[in-house]
Amino acid sequence: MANDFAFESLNHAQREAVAAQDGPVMILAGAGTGKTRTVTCRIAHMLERKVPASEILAVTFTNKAASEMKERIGGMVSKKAAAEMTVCTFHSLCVRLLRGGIHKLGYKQNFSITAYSDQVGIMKQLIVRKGGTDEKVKAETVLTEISKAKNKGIDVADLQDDFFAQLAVAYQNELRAQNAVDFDDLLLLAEQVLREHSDVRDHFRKIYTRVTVDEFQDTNSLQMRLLQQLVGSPYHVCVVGDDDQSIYGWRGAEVANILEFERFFPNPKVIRLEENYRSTEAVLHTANSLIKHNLGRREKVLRSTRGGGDNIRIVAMPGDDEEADFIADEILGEKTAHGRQWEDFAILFRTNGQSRKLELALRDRKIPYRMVGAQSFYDRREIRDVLAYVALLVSPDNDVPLLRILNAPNRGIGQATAVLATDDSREKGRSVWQSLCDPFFTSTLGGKARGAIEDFVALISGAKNRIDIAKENPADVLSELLVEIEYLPWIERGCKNDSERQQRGEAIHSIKESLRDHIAKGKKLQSFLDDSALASEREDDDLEKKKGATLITLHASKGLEFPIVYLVGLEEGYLPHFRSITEGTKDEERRLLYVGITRAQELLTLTYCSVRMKWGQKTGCQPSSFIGELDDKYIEHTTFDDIQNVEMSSDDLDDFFSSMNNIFAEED
DNA sequence: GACTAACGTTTTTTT
DNA sequence: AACGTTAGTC
Repeated sequence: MANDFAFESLNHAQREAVAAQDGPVMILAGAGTGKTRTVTCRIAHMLERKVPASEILAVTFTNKAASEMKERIGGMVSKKAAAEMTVCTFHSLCVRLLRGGIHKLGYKQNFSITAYSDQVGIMKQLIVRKGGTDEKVKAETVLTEISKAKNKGIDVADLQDDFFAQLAVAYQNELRAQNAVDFDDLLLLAEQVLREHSDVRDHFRKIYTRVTVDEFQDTNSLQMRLLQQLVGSPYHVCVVGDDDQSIYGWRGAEVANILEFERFFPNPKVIRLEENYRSTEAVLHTANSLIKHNLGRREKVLRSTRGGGDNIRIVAMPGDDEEADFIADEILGEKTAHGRQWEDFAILFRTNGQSRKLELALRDRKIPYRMVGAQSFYDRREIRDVLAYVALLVSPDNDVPLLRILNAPNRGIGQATAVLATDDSREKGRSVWQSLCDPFFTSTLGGKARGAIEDFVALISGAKNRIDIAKENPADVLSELLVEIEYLPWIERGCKNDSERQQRGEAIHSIKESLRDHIAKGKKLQSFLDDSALASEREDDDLEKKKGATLITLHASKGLEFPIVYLVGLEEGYLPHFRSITEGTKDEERRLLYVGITRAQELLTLTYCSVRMKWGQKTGCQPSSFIGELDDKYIEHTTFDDIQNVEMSSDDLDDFFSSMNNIFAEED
């Protein structure tokens, strides 16, 4: 059997988890305890026990996690079995479910998924229309409140703030009129279909008899309710997570789901994975001593299998400039002195704003680096525009994408005309597209605008006919459409410099190519839009492919590991963040630091500054209160000056090394 | 309708 | 410091 070897390499608790196949199971997997290996072994074991692969469902939070799990499982079981399994995110599971059953809730089958930037666009319009501009209500804030309500199971009409509730109702109506749903609706409606329609529920319970949920500490209460609908008696459900790594509470994640799991599924088998294969004893002891300060957790102590290790350094810095220079210099020194790879180093920070100085310091020394996270590919303007054109080719009656590109590139249909068209469509109860097509409406406009609209209508319907009637390849039609409207030159004109010009050009090329791939696989335009709405990263440029030291936020670092970790800005107000103190979520900040510490395999350095630039102004800082909570058994306190003085003697050597390095770096 | 200048804002992030 | 938004001008 393929996974005999894998099973033998598991420890006792991991084997127990693999063997516990029936009924509810909760695997509490501490950081670095071989969670993924255990889960994939457990799934492989299901197949050995003759569970049909098609009945196995594994749910993750991100597309990345889903594809990683698919890959890991693929390496253990037959190709056929791996292909028959369902490994996907909560949201894509719901899309599948709703494409089959949303008509039961009065939506049309071809509903579209509203991307976040479009949600913001809709909300901004509504705020203007409802006269909230002078009350300085932010669209994002309203959307956050709506999202929280939906995930808690509260009707959006019952939002605390009256104005918010009004906006929320108008927002839902708007989506409904567009036959569109947002991300939360996917879960909300899927749960509703399952709950209200026993035939659908039974159908899905028969299809998926074995359900696994990864990163369970990140589930919110809506996802929990969905899971309850999905899994019926005898509850062959396995959840995997670590309450100590729950860092998405601000996004609605309920640690209670993991803390009170037995409330949702009866008599679960609880298995703790506590043997850590990642970090040294020094790192783990320090991490354990910190997390102990949180109350109301599932007690868990990480045990090192590697032992010993170098002490953890806590370095006091005069300011953030010195902090950045110190780390960059050390990375350079370590690389040469101990033959490290750039990929061995990671610098972790609380807020994205802290990365700038670190980036500059690395760039000065020609140290290659990769920024993880930053801007999501699908949120880029040019991508949203191109996708809007694709959406129009599917259905021009969709107002959101229509309004988005109505004057992008500029074609003489300005804001004033757009408002007239929107008003007309609302009065007559039709889509904006229908208004634009109506000669009675266009005749009320000036000649210039009328001509522009006629050209636009001809452009879109012409392209749509080529796809629908002439059955041409949509990818070709799109490419030619973009050439015709001179989209690329228009975008390039708006760029500040060559590198931006190149990046945007590449992005456009890349989205066109992925449409071509999608069509080549025989899939529909609609599913291309679904995938794009649910994806955040471009598939082809994985983190692993980019070389260099890693710059990453603490949040984004979860699940990753690095031999050498620098964790910067351990200052009161940053970590814990100001906001957490007022909101009473200091525990979550402690978990955030815990996540950061447990990323380190060998060497860990924590730094804090006396002065930090904040919004272009120097601000004084106090050391984080978390520093005092760390047990000092493996801790060494030093200062920037101490280290500089020690190194003074070997300065000449350092200079030699860094110039050597510059020579090497330039060769790249 | 398009362009420029002053203005205000700034945790974490996925789907 | 740097970004996006908005108001004012041509």
